[in-house]
Amino acid sequence: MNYWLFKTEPEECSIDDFAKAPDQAIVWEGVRNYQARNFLRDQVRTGDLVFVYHSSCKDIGIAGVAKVVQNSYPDPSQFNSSSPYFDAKSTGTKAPWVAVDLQFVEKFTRLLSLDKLKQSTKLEQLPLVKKGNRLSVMPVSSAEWQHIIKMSQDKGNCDEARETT
DNA sequence: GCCAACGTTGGC
DNA sequence: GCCAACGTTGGC
Repeated sequence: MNYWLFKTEPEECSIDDFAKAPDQAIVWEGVRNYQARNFLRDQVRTGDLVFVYHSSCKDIGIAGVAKVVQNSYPDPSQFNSSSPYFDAKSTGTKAPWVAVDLQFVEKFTRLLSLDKLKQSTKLEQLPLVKKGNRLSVMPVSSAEWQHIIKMSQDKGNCDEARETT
């Protein structure tokens, strides 16, 4: 089982959209970056857990958790000329983009902000917090996952100063 | 809205 | 295959 972080603009697909339909599989489509695509296609598997990260919005950060319920398959939006993700170069035999299906797991009681993630010395290797990073599907190590979960449950917000054990 | 950082494109 | 120009991402 692997851990991931997926970026989304909440106006498009937020943790609340998952929470509204907790029993439904939600199509995660529109990834149009090769590195992210390769992760989706080759490594993201049913049963993996995913942090849902809200970007390009007022409250930036990790909003909750989803799980993968369907391995990658051709992204239907690449064939849909009315979709913003339409790719005119995609044909039945040459369709570079893939989607996976996700399902709701939990919404954090409070969003874990990018600011807090950046403060944690334990997350320095996470591509998300690196300057200029644009990867929209990225692996999260088991240690990072546990730590982020812990931070999300810390009521008084995570005090990194007390982390020097 | 700005703009730095990045990925992609296309001429050569 | 190089690399300048361009378009996009995404925090601020």
